[in-house]
Amino acid sequence: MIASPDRTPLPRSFFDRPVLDVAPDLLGRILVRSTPDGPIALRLTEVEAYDGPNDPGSHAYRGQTARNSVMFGEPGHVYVYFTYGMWHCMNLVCGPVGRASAVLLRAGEIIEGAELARTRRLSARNDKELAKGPARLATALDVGRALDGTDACAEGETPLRVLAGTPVPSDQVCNGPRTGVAGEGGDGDVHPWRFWVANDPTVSPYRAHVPRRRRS
DNA sequence: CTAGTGATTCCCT
DNA sequence: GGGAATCACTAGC
Repeated sequence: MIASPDRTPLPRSFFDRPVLDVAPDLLGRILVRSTPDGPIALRLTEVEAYDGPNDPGSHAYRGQTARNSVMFGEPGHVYVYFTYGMWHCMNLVCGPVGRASAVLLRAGEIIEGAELARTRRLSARNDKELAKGPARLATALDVGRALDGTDACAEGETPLRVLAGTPVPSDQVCNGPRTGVAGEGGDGDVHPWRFWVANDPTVSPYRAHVPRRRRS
């Protein structure tokens, strides 16, 4: 039989660890988004690690700016960025303070509040696609820049929280090159810092980085 | 199935 | 100025 998921909130100490320890440990955990219309709960199935100023793929690589300042703060807070002129993506900041490491939440399975997620993801052909991809995940959960800096480990009311859920055994955790990051997936010299649940239908397809040509 | 491209805005150089 | 941690849609095999 399957044990029911643990609804205990993850403490800040969970996030106050090296990002490469936290990222795979987040798979199977439950992200709860409290909206005025009700909660939306998502079981995490795919994440990516970004290791602060030492990582050319990280937004923190060139130091602290107005946009990325949350990454330099306390672990357990949410970093939300706006990208490609249209989309938002969300991360969870990891420890220690000042390292500016974070985990990008790339995909998950909606396990509660799917009817709310569907109203924001009208192009999804089925429920597996509701949060299949980082911008889709943020859209389904109604996460935008307004939630940048939210403390997911706060006491009491908070729009975002992470519950213990059911951790995925390490033999079911896959890893590989990160998606859409320049320099990754080419030949050998990569950061295999994308983690996902083996054979899970909500995991997004891998796409190598594509350099875009200039418009006329 | 894969490959190519337009959308659209913010941030940093 | 120009790229960006993406998505949706199209064409073609």
